Amino acid sequence: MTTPKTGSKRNTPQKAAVKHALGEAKGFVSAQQLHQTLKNHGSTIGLATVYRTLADLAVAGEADSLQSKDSEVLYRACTTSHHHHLICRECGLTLEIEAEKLEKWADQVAKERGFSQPSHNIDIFGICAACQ
Amino acid sequence: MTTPKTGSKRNTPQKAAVKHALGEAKGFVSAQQLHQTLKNHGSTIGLATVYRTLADLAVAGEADSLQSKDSEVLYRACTTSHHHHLICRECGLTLEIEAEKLEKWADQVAKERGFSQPSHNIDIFGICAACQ
DNA sequence: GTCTTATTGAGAATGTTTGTCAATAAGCCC
DNA sequence: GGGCTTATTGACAAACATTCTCAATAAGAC
Ligand SMILES: [Zn+2]
Ligand SMILES: [Zn+2]
Ligand SMILES: [Zn+2]
Ligand SMILES: [Zn+2]
Repeated sequence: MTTPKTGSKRNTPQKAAVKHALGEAKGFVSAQQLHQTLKNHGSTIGLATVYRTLADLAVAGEADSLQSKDSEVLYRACTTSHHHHLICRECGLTLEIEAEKLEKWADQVAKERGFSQPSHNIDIFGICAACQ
Repeated sequence: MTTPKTGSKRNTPQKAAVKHALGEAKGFVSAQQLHQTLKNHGSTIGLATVYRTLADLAVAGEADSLQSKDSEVLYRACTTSHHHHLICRECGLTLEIEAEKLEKWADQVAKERGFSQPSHNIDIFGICAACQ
């Protein structure tokens, strides 16, 4: 039996471009927005590729994803592992929040009620100082 | 100046049907699901009407809404005012969670960072005892 | 360079949600 | 009860984000 060669990932300029553009963005951005930005910078990247790359980044833990009010998925480059966000409803400015107590509380609540494999969605919104 | 007659709401069998069907549902359901259920019970209600009624209920605070993973909005009948949910990823079973400390913590975090008009999204997911 | 095959991009297809608009019927006054 | 006003309805058509399809391309290995 030979070692299967399937499942390998390839490095392409498109993926690098998406990664870079996501890093430049200030807050959460949608795939459509990122695609526009890339095209404005001269890239000919396809929309589907942006979607695919962002989804991959989210799975790999290199990006955080979030559902906006108008039914679109927003992405943001993230370095640290597990954390939450404080997001400005006006300008999209995003601050990372860490709360060890909160994590424990959420898992605790799930266990108390007999739920296994706990996970949670926690986001805080508001209007940032600059946007008041 | 006469009392304006605009803006009044009318009670229709369709609204009552949606309200009732939402009350019967065990956990969170989508507008499409609810529409199917209603049709299965013999109703000829239109899909748009289900969407409109659910949106109204959510605004009026009579229903809680939530974004599912597959980009659809889920609704649930709710009685008490502000609370959060513990939701089974398998069967949709939903328990209501109250945590006064949590509310204060979220608002506190926002204020500390200079954010006004704080709000938050907090949901806990897991696999319920029956679904293990 | 050659070969294999993951990846790309253009467009079609999907699925949810919203808009349009003529027809209907709630609430109200008589 | 019989009419009037207009909010509401339902069938259908957009609008919208996202996924799928597939021939063409190019990354990585030898
Ligand atoms: Zn701001
Ligand atoms: Zn957490
Ligand atoms: Zn369950
Ligand atoms: Zn709360």
